[in-house]
Amino acid sequence: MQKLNSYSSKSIAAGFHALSEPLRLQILNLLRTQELCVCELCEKLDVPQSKLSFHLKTLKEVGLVHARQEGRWIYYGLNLAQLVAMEQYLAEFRRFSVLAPARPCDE
Amino acid sequence: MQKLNSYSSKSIAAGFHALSEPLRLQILNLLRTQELCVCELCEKLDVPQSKLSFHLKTLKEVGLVHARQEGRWIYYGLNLAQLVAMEQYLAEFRRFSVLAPARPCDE
DNA sequence: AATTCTCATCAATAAAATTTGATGCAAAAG
DNA sequence: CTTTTGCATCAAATTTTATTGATGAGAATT
Repeated sequence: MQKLNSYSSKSIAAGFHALSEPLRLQILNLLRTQELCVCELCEKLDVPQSKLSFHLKTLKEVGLVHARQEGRWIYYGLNLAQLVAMEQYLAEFRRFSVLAPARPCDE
Repeated sequence: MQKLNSYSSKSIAAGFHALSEPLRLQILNLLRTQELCVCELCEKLDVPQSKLSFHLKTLKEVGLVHARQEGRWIYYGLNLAQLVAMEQYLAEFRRFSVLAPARPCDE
């Protein structure tokens, strides 16, 4: 972990941003067991469709979900690989952390 | 993982939100090896002090860092426990995920 | 007690994200 | 080919976050 920012810290930050909304976490939660189409998510979450589309878009942009069209439905599903990548980022983050006592900063 | 929202999804989301800014990730990165006071962070990151205080505050509010006063300096340090908690959240998230094929949603 | 240093906080502004309702488009059904 | 369905996208309004420079408070130094 020489360089924690090998993924630009921007794209990592974007990933965490996608995880920073309760509704988006709920969406991911619902997708854990199976793919769902937008209309199903709408029902289960009881939110307007355009709102859902907005949040699905931000999840898709950072690769946390993927979309697959089938007939006139679009099924969304988790992208576990990306979820794991973010988990790994946090894991690496702490892996080489040392809780060194502070040196007085004026020396 | 019966209930992924046992921590209110709001506070989890707040944690991820704190991780969603490049500058805040840089701060955490610098704190990995040792505690640092604000003036040191200012120098290393080359940002105005009030800006830094703002971001340190958001990191502190979600428990990712702690602050410790010593004389007139305030040393900030990583809170590994919180970092681990967020990592665990992601780990749990995927642990019971099943990539089931979608059922047609109109049946 | 006056000055300096380190840092937090505030107010004003700017920028970014979210919500809402309307509109449009493509696939399927009639 | 017209209508319906499922969804994305857009524009406008709102809300949330971030930036900036100024001010203030506490600790140390003089």
